[in-house]
Amino acid sequence: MKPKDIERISKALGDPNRLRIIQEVKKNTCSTQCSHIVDMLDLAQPSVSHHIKQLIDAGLLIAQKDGRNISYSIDKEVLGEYISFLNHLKE
Amino acid sequence: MKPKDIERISKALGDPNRLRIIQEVKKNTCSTQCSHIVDMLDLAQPSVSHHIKQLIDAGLLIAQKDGRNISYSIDKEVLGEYISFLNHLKE
DNA sequence: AATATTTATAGAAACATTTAAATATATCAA
DNA sequence: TTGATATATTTAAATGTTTCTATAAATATT
Repeated sequence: MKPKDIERISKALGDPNRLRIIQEVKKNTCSTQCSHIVDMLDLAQPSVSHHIKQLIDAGLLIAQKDGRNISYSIDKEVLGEYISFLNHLKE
Repeated sequence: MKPKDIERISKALGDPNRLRIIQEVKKNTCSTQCSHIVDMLDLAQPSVSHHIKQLIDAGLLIAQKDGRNISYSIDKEVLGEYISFLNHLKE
């Protein structure tokens, strides 16, 4: 995992709305849809779409398309590599 | 650890210069000084001071004053709590 | 086919972050 | 005490992020 990846992931996690999104995705394993997140957050739909895109670009979320819906899940491998980097800093 | 703390730590880690700073502090355990970091990074001294402040405000770095020098070390407890939060997301 | 639903993109305004120059503060050394 | 060194603060410009409105694209429903 390159410094640029670490930076992108950290940045993705550095916003309260994106933190709520990723926590919601964790809660409803593999079944959280964009429309559900729009309801949850006090944000317009395009803003939510933009936040989700950043989480996906960082590699933290995986999107699975099903018709016109999209479900999201956490990429545990990417998250695990990020945690490894941090653990390395701690030793 | 509150959402705001997670956000602040993530933000602090979401910059290439601050990542280099924290990695340098990790390398030279407890002995990295500000002037050394100014030499290392291609940044003016006030910019480095500002970045270090953000790492300190996030709780990631501990500053220890010794005369006119300041040495930095990583707060492993804070880093550990941040890692715990991430591990919780992964399970 | 026409309409509704879900998500994405483009463009612009508001806001936040990064950076440097100038300056201040604190401490050391002569 | 004067001058040098290390770090911090202030201010302002440049840049980046967040958010919205408007609109587009893709898919479902009737």
